[in-house]
Amino acid sequence: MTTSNVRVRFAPSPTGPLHMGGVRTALYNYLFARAHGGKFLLRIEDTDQTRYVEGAEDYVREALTWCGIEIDEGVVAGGEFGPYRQSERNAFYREAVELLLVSGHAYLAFDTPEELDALRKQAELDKNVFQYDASSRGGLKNSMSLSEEEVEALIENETPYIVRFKTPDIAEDITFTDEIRGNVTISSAVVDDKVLVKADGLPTYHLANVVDDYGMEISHVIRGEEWLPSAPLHIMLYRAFGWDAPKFAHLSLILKPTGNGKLSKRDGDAGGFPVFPIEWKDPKTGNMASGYREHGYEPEAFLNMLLMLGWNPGDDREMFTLEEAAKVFSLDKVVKSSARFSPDKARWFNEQYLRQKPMAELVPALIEIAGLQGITLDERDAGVVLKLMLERVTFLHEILEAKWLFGAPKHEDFDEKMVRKKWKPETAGYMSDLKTMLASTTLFKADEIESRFKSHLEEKDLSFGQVLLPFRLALTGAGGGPSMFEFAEFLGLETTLERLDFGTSMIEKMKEEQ
RNA sequence: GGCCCGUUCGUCUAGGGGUUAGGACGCCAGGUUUUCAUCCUGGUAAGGGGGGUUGGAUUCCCCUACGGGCUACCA
Repeated sequence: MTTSNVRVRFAPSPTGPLHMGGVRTALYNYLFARAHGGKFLLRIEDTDQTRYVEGAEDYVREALTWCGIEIDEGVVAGGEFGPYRQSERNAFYREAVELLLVSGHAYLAFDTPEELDALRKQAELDKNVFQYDASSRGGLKNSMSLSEEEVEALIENETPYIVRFKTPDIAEDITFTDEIRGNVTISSAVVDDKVLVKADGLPTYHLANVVDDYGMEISHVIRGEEWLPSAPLHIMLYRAFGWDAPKFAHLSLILKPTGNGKLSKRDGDAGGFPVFPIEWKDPKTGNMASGYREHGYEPEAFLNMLLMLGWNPGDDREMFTLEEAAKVFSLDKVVKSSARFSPDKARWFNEQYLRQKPMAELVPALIEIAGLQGITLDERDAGVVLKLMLERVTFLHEILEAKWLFGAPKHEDFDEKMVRKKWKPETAGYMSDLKTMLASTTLFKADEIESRFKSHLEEKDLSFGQVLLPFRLALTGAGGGPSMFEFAEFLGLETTLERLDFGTSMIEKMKEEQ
């Protein structure tokens, strides 16, 4: 399928930052569109003005951009089916709801929220459930129960009213084929007379969603599982309008790494991992919520991790670029059950991507983040540091935590335990001999240092452990790290000797204190 | 409570009526390495329970348990 009429949409509500589950939904939509040569649209569902959050729409776009998910059509991108912000589409909804009113598929309701609330509470007390539907609407204040004159009078008095969908009086089974789950059947009896238009004149999700998906010629609705129970309502709406319904695919949710429930916006920072793609600052409270970008994740790694959380290619591959995934993505390989998010796996993906990145990208990236911490690196040094450190870190910024790379270790930087275990009374003497040997090295290159070091040990009849580890300790303060010969070359002869002196005396002092 | 969806190693998953139930993460062990990592090799570990259907079920059906979702003039 190269040219097709596949059109899918990601339709977030600008009520706050998008969390990783939302990004996954966007990703699957995007991949599905790409796999079928279709279009991926971004629609903003901002029909609830009370929940509108400043900056949320920009956040969504920035997050998608960071991930590399490109929007073919929608807000900002534009397109012939606009506008793509529901708050700007009210004329469409008014027109649509008129159709339903005329055909008797919808009616006006005058009950106040308080009245309905009271009914719900009472029903609960009676161990019942109140549902606004065929069984109850006759006894409530609406255009189905009231006479035409009464209704007109209420409207005349500017009594607030809403529009409700009229579910069938006689229950019928609504069956549809979910592209992921197969046939799903739900009785119309369990869907209530949903509100289509609120008292403020704006549509609810259900109406806007159906009208827009139809109007924007959406072919496949790929959305979260939380919409599965209202899918029959949507089907009934399409029928009431006389429109062909799109195909549906409901994605399972992402669960918390531990414990129960779906991953929520609050799980992140408490659990030590982000739930948001990029950092979010709440405009009201000023609270910050961390993002994968700021944690140092490569966008490719973050996205690959999300991709594999609920989809697989049918074989053992698990590393995919967006382009590769777009070639093989299909809904029938989407897993039905919910997946628990694993921070460990996310880290692993980052390591994989970091290690396969070209130096041409890593060098400037390291120089930039080093600069933010006041560390000046030139290209040569950045390259060497990367070579030394890349396979020892999960995130690029972790390289900067090895402060000994950029300056002599301070007192508090020394690994006390290592010093206690590996620095013997005779060690300072070995270091002094080592210094003499190093000072006489004509070509201060790793290979040269290494071979001279080895013959030096032979000469003195010493082991690697007796000399090399203390050497590392003196220069870095740490018990582990990259090749000391390469590191020494990186420092240069002069700095190496300085650090050796400095470290030796520092450690000797520490030993006295112990 | 009602309705809907789901259930394979600790986690993500493959497969699918006959398999030593495969891979990945994690963890453990060994090897490589001056150390720490990387890398390599190996190991650990799984179809909730009960009924059917079948010559044979992890795979198909039912029940149950458990998990998740929905049940607003929110999306």
